[in-house]
Amino acid sequence: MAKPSTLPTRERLVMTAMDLFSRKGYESTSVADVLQQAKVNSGSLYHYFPGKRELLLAVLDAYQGGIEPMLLTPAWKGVTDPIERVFALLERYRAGLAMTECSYACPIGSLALEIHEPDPPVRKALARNFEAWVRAVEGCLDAAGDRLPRGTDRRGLAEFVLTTMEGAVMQARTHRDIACFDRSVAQLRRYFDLLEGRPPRASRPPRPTRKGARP
Amino acid sequence: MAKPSTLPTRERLVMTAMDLFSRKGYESTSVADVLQQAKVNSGSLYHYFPGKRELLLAVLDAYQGGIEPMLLTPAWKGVTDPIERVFALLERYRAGLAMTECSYACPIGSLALEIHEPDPPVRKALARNFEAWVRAVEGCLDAAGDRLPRGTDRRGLAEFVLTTMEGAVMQARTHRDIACFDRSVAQLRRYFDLLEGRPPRASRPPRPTRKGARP
DNA sequence: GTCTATAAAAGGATAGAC
DNA sequence: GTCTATCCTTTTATAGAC
Repeated sequence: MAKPSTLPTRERLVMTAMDLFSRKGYESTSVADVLQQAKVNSGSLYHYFPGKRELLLAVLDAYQGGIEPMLLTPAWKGVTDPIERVFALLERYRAGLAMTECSYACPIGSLALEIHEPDPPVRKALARNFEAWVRAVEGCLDAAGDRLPRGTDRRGLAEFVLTTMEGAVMQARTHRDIACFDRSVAQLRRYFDLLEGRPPRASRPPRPTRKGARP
Repeated sequence: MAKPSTLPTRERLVMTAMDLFSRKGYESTSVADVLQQAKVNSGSLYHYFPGKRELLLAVLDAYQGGIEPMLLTPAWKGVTDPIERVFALLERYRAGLAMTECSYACPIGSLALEIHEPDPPVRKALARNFEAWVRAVEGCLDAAGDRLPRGTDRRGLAEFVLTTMEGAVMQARTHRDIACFDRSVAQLRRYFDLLEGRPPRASRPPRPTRKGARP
């Protein structure tokens, strides 16, 4: 996530906007904020982009392009089991929460709920991001072969993994409690175990963790 | 959701803000928007609230107070089976999507991701909303008694229902396709069925529905 | 409690020299 | 492609009469 000032202007703008949109939200980030942090002048930004909205589109494209190299590749390093890969992916989001005292949110999910204008190009760019993510998970499920019951709706199950990630991040962020994230992921795990016909794991309910729990 | 102009000023402001914040988002709604739609003058709003943020707090309190009478009571009318009640609740959100061509979003979830300032009072008001919702579902799970396996983490499972709702609404909204919502809910249903030890339902994957499918 | 008018700042975007 | 200066609109909030 380093964004050395040595990057070409346009990319510096996009990187900076990614950072600010994800930390402050789209509406709450002013063009001036982006300009200042990217150390770029107004004229340059408007040379590359007609306006803030098109900068957003570039940001969404950048996220999509980053899924493989920035998310999947590191998440799956050393993980070969296809179902473990699903949970390794979720683990990356957990790390995002852990590193930020649970103020992290999935940037795509946040934008998906923040953007209220119809604006089909923006909406479609968001949808493409979700779709790429879901397809990656679907690939894992396909690779899991007959470990999942015959006739399993793999696409639906892959979407459900995204659903779980988004909902779990949302609650963990809202409660500022990573145990929320863990509990939802544990439920998803149980679901997978049941689908695979595995016996229950640790049967004890993850105890009602309170924020700074004792060490 | 009728908000007759006959309501007292303060409540008219809160109702109007609920509507606008949910349809346009918090940042994208200006105080002037609220004033205009509520037919209230600037001086009156600032008589009741120090500022927009406190109006938001009032809105969040109103949502919380509305959970029982506006959400649970209608959702559970004529539904007695505790687990069916869980899905009847989800059905209400589906209706929200269906009525709005999938532009609906859970107002609490949207605010939870849109608000990026730390602002603990706002965060806590959001958390209370989630908590009340989760507790209602947890009540259903408790009522389901031994239909769920011994040792089931009912709190975690109730949170997982919220996770599913939020994630499913987010995707349906983004793709403008209610089938997304249905697929995630179908996965949750399958999870419950497995927990209850029921045989699989309709084993056919809900086919990859495309928006306006043929009639 | 409500009204009108207005302040004061921040917002997105543009102009035109270099 | 980049720079500075600036325009115009919207925004939140206040003042003070009624």
